[in-house]
Amino acid sequence: MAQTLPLNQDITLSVIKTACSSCNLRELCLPYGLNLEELERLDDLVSTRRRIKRGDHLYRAGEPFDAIYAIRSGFFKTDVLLEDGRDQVTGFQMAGELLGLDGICTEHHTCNAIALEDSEICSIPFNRLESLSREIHSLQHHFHKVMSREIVRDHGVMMLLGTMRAEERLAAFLLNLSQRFTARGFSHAEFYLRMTREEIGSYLGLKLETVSRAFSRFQEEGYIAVQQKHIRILDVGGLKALMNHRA
Amino acid sequence: MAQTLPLNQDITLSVIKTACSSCNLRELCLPYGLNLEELERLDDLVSTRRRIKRGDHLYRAGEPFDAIYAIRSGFFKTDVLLEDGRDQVTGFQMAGELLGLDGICTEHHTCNAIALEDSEICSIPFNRLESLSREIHSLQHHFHKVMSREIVRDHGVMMLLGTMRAEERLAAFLLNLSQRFTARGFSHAEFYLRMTREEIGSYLGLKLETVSRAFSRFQEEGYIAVQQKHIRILDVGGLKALMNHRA
DNA sequence: TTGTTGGATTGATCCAAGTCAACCGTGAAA
DNA sequence: TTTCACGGTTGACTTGGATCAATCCAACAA
Repeated sequence: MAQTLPLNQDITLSVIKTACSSCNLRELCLPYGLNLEELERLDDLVSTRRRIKRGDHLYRAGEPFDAIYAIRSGFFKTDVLLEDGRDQVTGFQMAGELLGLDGICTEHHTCNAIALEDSEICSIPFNRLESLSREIHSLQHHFHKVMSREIVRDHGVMMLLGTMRAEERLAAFLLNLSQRFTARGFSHAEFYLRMTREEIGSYLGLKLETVSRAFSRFQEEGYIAVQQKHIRILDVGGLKALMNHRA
Repeated sequence: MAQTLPLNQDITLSVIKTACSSCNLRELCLPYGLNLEELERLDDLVSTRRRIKRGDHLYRAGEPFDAIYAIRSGFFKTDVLLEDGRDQVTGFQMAGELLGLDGICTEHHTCNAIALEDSEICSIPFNRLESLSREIHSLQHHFHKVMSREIVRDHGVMMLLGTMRAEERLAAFLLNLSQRFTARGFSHAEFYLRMTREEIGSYLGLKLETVSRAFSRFQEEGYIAVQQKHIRILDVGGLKALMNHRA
């Protein structure tokens, strides 16, 4: 079975026979807005599906780029590494989101993508995506929107890193996760974090101790209940208020 | 003349008759990699050119999006605004760079683009760009690269904001400007900053006083010579070293 | 020539977050 | 069952950059 094969670079011919046309993520993912016939053409293209085990790399910085990846299930982080050893998590990605867009410009991946839980991805050869999107207007347009959305998301993170204080950053982070879980039909108020305090800190430009203290503060204030990675949001309004007041 | 007309939203029929095919920025800008015939088709599309005076908006957050803009000459900043009044500069753009990519995903601009000096831009209607790039493969591919490059750039800024200390950020900023001026045929060692200390600070997640102090430090160390907005880089190596050492 | 104004510099002080360190809890391995 | 390891929490202390404030400087208008 796919899970037991040596992983990472090996293209494990997958037993998952899901197609875009029957995928329940199609409204979130690349197929958004396509009609049935177009969906089937996209299915042809997205032939390879692969399992990535928790902790394994989907790709590494520097590897040649030739496909983008849609997350079918699971949870990923991406990070960039500086020469001097410093690194930073640039994002957390969940089902229906795309990975690998950063590789287009240099034809090499510029970050690492690592599974934070056992995951399944759909591999989309980029040159074939380009040729199909020359034929299917709505696919082309949606792909542009997805890239643009990534740019806007990054601007949001820049804002967060540049102007917010520690507790605001964490509040923004939790609200963002909550909202994305909601969009996937999960509870908006209760979820498991897939990442460590250190990874959250890296993403938010904070040290893990600061993240931990902020969680404790939120709990004291009654905004959330934390038990390790299990989070329950008790007072969305409280978290939001925390972000908007220029304290 | 175009300069004296009321600005901003008015589409000032331009006297600039430059076409992509004769533009000396074509190797940096969208036309990169196109052959002559393709260039001419792009010319048709990029019909409107406009002057934007220093301090004026090219577009504002919230306005409907229908075109992207290539900077023909001049210098811009983009910034995003939070409800509570905080804002952050998300980038500085110079000749040959594109503005407006953030607007694709929502069909509304998500940031403000403001000229930092009198500038000229080429307006590229987005739906026509999409249809032309369905016909011209290399245009399509290059456009994807440009969007991807923007994502990678943003990751770099996230890195900077998340892991670097004040002086490292400023060093990185100066080196980046220097490198972009070089790519445009200007001196890598001597240039005028178009933005204030406050705008630099906003971009780098620092207060203007901190930026100013860092400039003074760099001068004391002999890395640069600063006089107001005029910068001379005296020791590139020194600046680079400053960035790489986990001090 | 003299204000005036906006940006830049510099100094003194403060505080949010980093650092260092001890300790706890949970789950896996022995 | 104990041990170990890793992630998380908490406390004490330090510090880099923010804040507050004075002053400087260049460009421009009166």
